[in-house]
Amino acid sequence: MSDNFEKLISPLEKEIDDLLPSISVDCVILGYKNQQLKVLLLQWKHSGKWALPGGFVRRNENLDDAAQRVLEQRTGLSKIFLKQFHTFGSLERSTIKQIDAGYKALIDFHKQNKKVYEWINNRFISTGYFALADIRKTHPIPDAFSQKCEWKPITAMPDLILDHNTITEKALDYLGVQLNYLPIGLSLLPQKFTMQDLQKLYEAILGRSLDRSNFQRKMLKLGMLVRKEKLMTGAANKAPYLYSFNRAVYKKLLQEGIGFSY
Amino acid sequence: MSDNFEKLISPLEKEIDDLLPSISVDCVILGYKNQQLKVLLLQWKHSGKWALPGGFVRRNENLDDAAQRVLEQRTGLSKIFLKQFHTFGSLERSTIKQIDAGYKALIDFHKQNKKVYEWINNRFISTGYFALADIRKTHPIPDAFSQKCEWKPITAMPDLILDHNTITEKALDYLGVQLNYLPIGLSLLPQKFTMQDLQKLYEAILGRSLDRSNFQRKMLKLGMLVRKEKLMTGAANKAPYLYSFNRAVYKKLLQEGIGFSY
DNA sequence: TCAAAAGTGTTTCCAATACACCCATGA
DNA sequence: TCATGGGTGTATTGGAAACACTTTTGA
Repeated sequence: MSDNFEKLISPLEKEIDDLLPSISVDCVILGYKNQQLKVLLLQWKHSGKWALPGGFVRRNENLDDAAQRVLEQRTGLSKIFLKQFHTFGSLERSTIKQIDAGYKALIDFHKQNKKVYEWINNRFISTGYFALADIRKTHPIPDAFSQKCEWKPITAMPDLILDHNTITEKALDYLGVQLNYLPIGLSLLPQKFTMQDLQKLYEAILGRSLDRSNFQRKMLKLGMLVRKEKLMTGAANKAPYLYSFNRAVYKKLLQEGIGFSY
Repeated sequence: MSDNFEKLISPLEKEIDDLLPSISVDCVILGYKNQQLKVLLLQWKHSGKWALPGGFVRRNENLDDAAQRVLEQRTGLSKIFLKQFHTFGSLERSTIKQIDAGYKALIDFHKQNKKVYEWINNRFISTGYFALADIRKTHPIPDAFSQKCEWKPITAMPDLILDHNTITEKALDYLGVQLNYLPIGLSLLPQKFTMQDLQKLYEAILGRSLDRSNFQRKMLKLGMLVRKEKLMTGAANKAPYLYSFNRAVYKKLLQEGIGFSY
């Protein structure tokens, strides 16, 4: 265990002077697989508690770029939809550190190293970023603090450190409200997909079922779907069409907000 | 002039140790009068440049409370709609300080006092807050840095320091997008108002004219307006009804978003 | 009496919804 | 052939938009 910590301390200790104090970023990275929305989470060393991927902001780095860096380092992907959604600045964020089992273990361990100890024990204001990623393309990589990096379904979220559950909830609220302004399908589905795939995705987000016939008509009417050749299904039913997105049209629609009622 | 600066420096110098480094808040406070949307601005001493009301965050203060404090100190009002809308964290925010005429004058003046000089010359990440205030009730008060505090129409915004013009634009975008979730009428109009007042307000925000008949019907259908006795107008036309809001219904509608298309 | 604005009513059109019908496929 | 899901069509409903008509008021 202890050599894990050696690796853990050193990079942070070297970096601290190059970081902005009091500010951090946390990313809620959403994916979709097996008809489930999922969030990319990290499991911290020793305490075993889960956390959102996050990081600090370098003195010579844009806030947005810090989030982008965290995102790339965890997913291995660079061209991903990423947007700031809320900044969390309550005092409780730091006071809870003393009683949060996951965070406390981290703090206690660092008591030896005054510099790092004071740094992580500090009050941080964190800007939350919202990201959409195609799970199939990602290669989840743990950071120096964690032993695992995994996709967890939002219907079965573990207890997260600090206020990370709150941050996640706020991100999901954001998803619901901003539905018509986010590249949901384009970001979460593979290149080719069926109309049912798309509908199931929206149903997962909205938490309710939609009328198949009307969904199809309205989606097609938007003009952002390109119908491909048929799919060989292997299932005991009519083979559905495959679709892909016309990116130009999709992006244009998002500008004004897709006029879609669900 | 110089005694102005004495007053200016001293409060900040004392406060610095009690403030979070690198973080500030800026408030875009909107009001409505004479059929115009207005923003509350401060005119800085010596340089004469205009700026958004802003401030720093105390070590023992919630981020939201810091914004609330700024808002109260400038307007004299406490119960005002206030909401965070975006956090500005680009590097240019600080690099521009050296060439921004308004900010440079401030920096230059403080060269004597190392502590304050380093503080204001630092890189800050600023969280923008959006507020709605009834102009008639406010008592604009300049802060220690400024000589004036005035309402300026958004159609004739002066050049603001740093990225404050950008922040204002983003706030107005936010207003447009969040229209159905913001207590526009309740916050910006006096207790009693005519249907035309309400319509003109929405027209000012949307930047286009609306059909009188349809506006009235849709607004009344929402059930959040209470019709009062007639108004003595003094104009050469039929006297219009006066309305006020049913706050309970209004608040409830805002929860789900007023289902209103304009 | 007249212009201006207020209040109310009417018509048209389109989108949302619910649901019916037939088609294709593999077990 | 039958269950399953896919593709398409239709009737109903309600709201948005455009606009017509009448009413009230002070000049």
